[in-house]
Amino acid sequence: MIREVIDEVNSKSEEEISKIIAEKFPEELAREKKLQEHRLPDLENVGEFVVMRMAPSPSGPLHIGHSRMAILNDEYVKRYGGHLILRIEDTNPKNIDPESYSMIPQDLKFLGVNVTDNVIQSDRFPIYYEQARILMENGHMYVCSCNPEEFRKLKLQGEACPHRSQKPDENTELFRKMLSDRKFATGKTVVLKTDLHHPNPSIRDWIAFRVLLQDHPRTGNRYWVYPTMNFSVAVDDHLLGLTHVIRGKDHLNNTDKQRYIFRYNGWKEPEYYHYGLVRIPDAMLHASEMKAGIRSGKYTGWGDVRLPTILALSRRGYAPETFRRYWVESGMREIDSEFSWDIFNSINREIIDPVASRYFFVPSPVPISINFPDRIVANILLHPGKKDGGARRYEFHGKTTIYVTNDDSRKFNENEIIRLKDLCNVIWHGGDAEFAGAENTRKDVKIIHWTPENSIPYEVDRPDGTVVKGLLEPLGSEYDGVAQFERFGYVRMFRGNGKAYFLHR
RNA sequence: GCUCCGAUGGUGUAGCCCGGCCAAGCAUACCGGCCUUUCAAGCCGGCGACCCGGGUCCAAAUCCCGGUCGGAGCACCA
Repeated sequence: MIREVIDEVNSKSEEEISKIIAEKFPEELAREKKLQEHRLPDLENVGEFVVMRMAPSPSGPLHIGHSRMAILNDEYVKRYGGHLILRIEDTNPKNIDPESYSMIPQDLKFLGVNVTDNVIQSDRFPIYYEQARILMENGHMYVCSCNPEEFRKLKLQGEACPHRSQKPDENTELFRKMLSDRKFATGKTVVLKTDLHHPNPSIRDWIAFRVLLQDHPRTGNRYWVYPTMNFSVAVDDHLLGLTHVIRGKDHLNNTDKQRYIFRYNGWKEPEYYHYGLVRIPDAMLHASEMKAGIRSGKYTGWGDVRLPTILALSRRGYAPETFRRYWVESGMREIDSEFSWDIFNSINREIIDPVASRYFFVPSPVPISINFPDRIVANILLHPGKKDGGARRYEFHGKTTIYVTNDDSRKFNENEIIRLKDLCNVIWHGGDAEFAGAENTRKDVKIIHWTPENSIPYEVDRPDGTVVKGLLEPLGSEYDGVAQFERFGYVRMFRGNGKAYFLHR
């Protein structure tokens, strides 16, 4: 019976089916097509609220890549309510730039990320030690004094190191001595027992604490037994009550490692999500490299417009909302992808265009002499979409000089009429511009922009490191904010400093 | 090599879990047109994709198997 109906339906053409539906089930057609919006998928197992975290290492300020994890976490906490913890992971003193402790919160603030709690791991050594003791007492950890090569070799072969069989009492005693005696501790590690036959060697008995004799910017020489990231992360994720963890898929293996600690302690695991890696073209993302460049004077600082830091990007005029929309649109799937400056810029343009004042900036200026027979006034809107939004006003009379770009001037043909935007027409004769009326009569002429005689020298720094020199119309000098230099692109101007940063076209 | 992921137009994505509203939507880029005293914005139109091969099924982008390609990890970094 069912079979017959199916066969019957399948035997009909699309049109026939549509017709039948239209006749018998009109309400089906009325159903609207799903509104296309970019919305992040819902999280699994959400209770009353969520607790999420961002866990950057303090090796420098945040850059465009970091903004993804910040936005994603923030979006979900905003959706479900709850806590968003900023946890600074500074358990490797070799990899710390002290400035980061204050720069990271500033970057997050700029991005509009609402941090509700702050945690710094270097405040929590006693907690990690205590958790280690518990695991040791339950036989899940041991103190190891193998040298690195030895330990590695055994691991690779899936064999136990001689210390693995130590009794819990021996381990806790050794650990106690490690904590109180630097010298004794040196060369020893604390290892978490996992599975010596785990197919992935890195997951077999992994190191949870190592001894580093280097001073820590925050704790000095008070501690020398440092937890590794996988240990402190697992402990903190539990103790801080994390319900959902979102991070890059480069942490996939780390998640497996951390799960052992949850299992041993009978802790409830958070829901894990791993988003794919993003390649960001034309961006130098390594904090150490940036830092070296700053030290050597190659870059002016973390806010150098050639860098992809949040600081630099904000100085160039990117809106916080741009980051948010871009990453929400990118979603949270595990596929790797390539960052698109085109799309990023287009989102930004949509946000800033309505509020960007227009100015004339003439790169590589060429002077042109014009004789105005009558007084003429240029009244140029600050924004073409806002008739009441104010205007720039310039007056001309008699013989005067104006400037146009070198590029434009080279394209003039003999006897051609050129429109100087919002000012007048000129006719090009033997290298001179002759006034040809102020009325806007012809539509099919070239329209170019210009600046008046008293324009000011001005520069635009581009993110590729090049500098464009030119002239800015005088009324632009006091502007502060994102502007559009007509026919040039959007820039971020700063009041009275004689230069702007290029944003995008 | 081993372990684990993944594969939709040039790019970013929606759809995949729960097969039929998908001859695949949106955005961006590009091309054309309109509008415009900016090469911006806006409006209209166009181009363009389910990695390959099998299987299951009345029906596969969606489920299964194999292949190919790509990525991540294989640290006393985070």
